[in-house]
Amino acid sequence: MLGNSPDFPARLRAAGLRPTKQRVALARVLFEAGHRHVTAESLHAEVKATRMPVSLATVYNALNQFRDAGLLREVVVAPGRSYFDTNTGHHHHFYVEPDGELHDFPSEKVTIAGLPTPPKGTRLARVDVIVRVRR
Amino acid sequence: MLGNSPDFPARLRAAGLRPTKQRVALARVLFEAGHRHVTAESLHAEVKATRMPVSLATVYNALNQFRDAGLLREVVVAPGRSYFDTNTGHHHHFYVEPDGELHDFPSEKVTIAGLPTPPKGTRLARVDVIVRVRR
DNA sequence: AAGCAGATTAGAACTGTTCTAAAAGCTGCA
DNA sequence: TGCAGCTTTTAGAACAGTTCTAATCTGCTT
Ligand SMILES: [Mn+2]
Ligand SMILES: [Mn+2]
Ligand SMILES: [Zn+2]
Ligand SMILES: [Zn+2]
Repeated sequence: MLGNSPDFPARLRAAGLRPTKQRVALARVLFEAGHRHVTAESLHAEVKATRMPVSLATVYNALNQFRDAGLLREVVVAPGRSYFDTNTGHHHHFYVEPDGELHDFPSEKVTIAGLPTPPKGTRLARVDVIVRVRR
Repeated sequence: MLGNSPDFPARLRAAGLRPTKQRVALARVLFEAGHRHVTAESLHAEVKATRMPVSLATVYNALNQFRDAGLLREVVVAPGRSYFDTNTGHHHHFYVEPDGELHDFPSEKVTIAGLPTPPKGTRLARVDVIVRVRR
């Protein structure tokens, strides 16, 4: 799969971003395993654990740049904290309320019928379905 | 409609909250017209415009208490800011991206079929559909 | 190797929200 | 009505997540 190539410098260049040490280390953590949902803090902790020095500001910069480049998608499910999602395809989320865990589910199996037409002067951007569950 | 009675002191008492001047003024602004979507800041500005002195802390306290009492529901659609919704029935939202406007649409017309079963050990709490639109 | 645009960084700043602790307001009862 | 005891309000401090600043550093081009 081309889009999943482990050549992170090349993927970053293709996205218009210089493959710096920090960005490559962040991309590795984000994209080398399966799909992930991270927060800035959790990603910062993970990358620091690989002994690559990265500041929190750089993590925020990179997350915003990766999102703007379409490598990540931002998910807002709870007040005060953004999640970043390495799964950029069509899908929806389970949100486990007390713990803050996010789990994907494919949008293929879900049918949403009867959505009203967008308000006058607007065009549809995306439909997010959040299934909130509790333990 | 009993639940829509304009006797705000009585409605607050029924919710287990003392009908103080501030809470009655907030309830009036929130509930006397049709359904509303407010932020703490917008509600604070509106109530102060009625010449009732209220601190922002009291607005936050009241919004959280009203929500806990089931008079309001909290809606999270954008990072860094909570909306409070006077419509506590089943419904979903249009979110107009650049301006931050929220509009209801009834859930009756929308059919969501094929939702996967919640992860092991969890029970369904609510399904939120957010239709994001742009100008 | 030099030059330069772009990236990183520590820390300050900012925004939305909650907390603290003191003052004020209600309520029930003498 | 007066008072006690609890609840509520409040200003401002504190806090959490995020962005900004401006100095330093790095990676790419020549
Ligand atoms: Mn952002
Ligand atoms: Mn809250
Ligand atoms: Zn996801
Ligand atoms: Zn609504």
